[in-house]
Amino acid sequence: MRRRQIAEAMWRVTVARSLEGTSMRHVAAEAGVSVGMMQHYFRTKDEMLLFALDSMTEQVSRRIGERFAELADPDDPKHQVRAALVETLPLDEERRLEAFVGCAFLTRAAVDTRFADYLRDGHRQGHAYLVEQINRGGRPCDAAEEAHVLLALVNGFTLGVLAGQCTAQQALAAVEARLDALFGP
Amino acid sequence: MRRRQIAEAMWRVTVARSLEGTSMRHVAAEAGVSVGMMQHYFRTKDEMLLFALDSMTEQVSRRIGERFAELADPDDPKHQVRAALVETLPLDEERRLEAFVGCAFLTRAAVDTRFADYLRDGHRQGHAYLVEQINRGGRPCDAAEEAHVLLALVNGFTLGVLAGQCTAQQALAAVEARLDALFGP
DNA sequence: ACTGTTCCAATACGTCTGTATCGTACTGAA
DNA sequence: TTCAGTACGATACAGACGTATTGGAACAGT
Repeated sequence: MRRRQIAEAMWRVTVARSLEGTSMRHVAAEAGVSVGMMQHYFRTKDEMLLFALDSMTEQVSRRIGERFAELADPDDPKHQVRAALVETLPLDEERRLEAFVGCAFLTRAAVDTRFADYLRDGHRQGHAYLVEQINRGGRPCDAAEEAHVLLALVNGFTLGVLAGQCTAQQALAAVEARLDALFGP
Repeated sequence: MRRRQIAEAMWRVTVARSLEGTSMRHVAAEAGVSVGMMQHYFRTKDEMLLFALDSMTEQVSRRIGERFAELADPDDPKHQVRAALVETLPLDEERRLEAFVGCAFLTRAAVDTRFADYLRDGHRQGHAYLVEQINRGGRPCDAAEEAHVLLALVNGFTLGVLAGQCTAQQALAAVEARLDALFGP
């Protein structure tokens, strides 16, 4: 699919030049296509950006589903949550790219309500899922608040790792420590 | 000071239009001055951006110092840390503006090493300060790791509040819960 | 009074942006 | 074979961008 090919080029350009440096011409050059072709598949730049974001969240959630299927006990809440959260941390080069693009869109969301709405939806779903799992297998606590803490922790550490302020291993250790506190060791 | 006046205009423009929308002409219009005058005080745009960032971090740390002076027990580590962290959360409109501008620069740092170096320095100082306070008044723990957790928590919740994913009160409650866990209630 | 410097406004220049437009292959149906 | 529609490439266009240039007040030093 051409749209997907363009979206992946957009990710790479965003990593190299950040969102503000991501122009139509740069994406087209990175994808090895003409600007005219991009206009054929995306009527406007925003349409392309939103597709690139959507395409990426889809890729991440598909991968999380794969991890779920690989679990020894697919119904264990702690291992499910662990698999889901770890899959979003920038632990290798591929996930680092995804995290970077995600952060770029997140800051964009602070200004542009269209992106904010999209990300808010995703956040809500993630939060609801975490609440469900915490209630199912966690120690007694305020599941809604703990879910927010988990998400903030993952986002904060992702940012920290990307900015070179701490290592991915530190992030992983902190998230796992929090999971131990929630679900038991 | 003219430079300060321009910097404050730059903050407002960044909040309204994000960093990519922050042009010389817009900042000049917001500050009520001519582009030529801005060029007189800042030879290039990057010079202006770096001054605006520096000026803002200075403002925040000055305000943190004021909070320290207002503490009943200025030497209590927990209340000091609490004051410092709370002062960076987007709890009111002024701090929301600062947090917003900080996030904008954070994405810039992903591409431009000058901004990355500046922010990394600030993070290192904040981390060192937290480690010191945790060691001084906290329960026995890995102070370095706990400091990273605190910073990630503040950053993650700041982002979440700005993107409309959770409320400032939730962020505050989570940070205070973490402080209770670290220092005792 | 002359001169140099600082402060600032106006404007011009070249580049980059998103997008509109035009032209041209190719495809499948009638 | 004709024709409509799709899938592009090439180019044009208007505007915004950062910055260089120019020129003129205001002021200081001599």
